[in-house]
Amino acid sequence: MTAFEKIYDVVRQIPRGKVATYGMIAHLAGNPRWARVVGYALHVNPEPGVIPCHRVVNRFGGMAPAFAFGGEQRQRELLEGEGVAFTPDGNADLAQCLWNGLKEGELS
DNA sequence: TTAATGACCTATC
DNA sequence: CGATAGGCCATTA
Repeated sequence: MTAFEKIYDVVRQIPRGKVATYGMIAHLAGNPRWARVVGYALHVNPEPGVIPCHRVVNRFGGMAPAFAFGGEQRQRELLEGEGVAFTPDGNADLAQCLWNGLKEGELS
């Protein structure tokens, strides 16, 4: 079991209409310092379509435009299609769509 | 096994 | 306030 597997598992649990930050995923994966490793894991993205890379963003709600899966514009469309709100800055609205770390229905 | 890379984050000048 | 440098951890060659 590599760290990637844990990261993929966490990213896969991100509910539709929500977004998670690298730091958060790293924390949920088990290590708060895996922020870079998370980016690397998504970079290889061994299971496209299963791992929602577009739901993973940095703390600003955006990501590297040149290394994005299909372009920053593409990501915005995907997130909007899932119901994610966006800010005038062109980033995901972390204030409303930031994943709290719990799955839909895991609420007490 | 050693060295190099990386979709990050934080602190400092 | 804006930009730069460094540090962290795991994976790959």
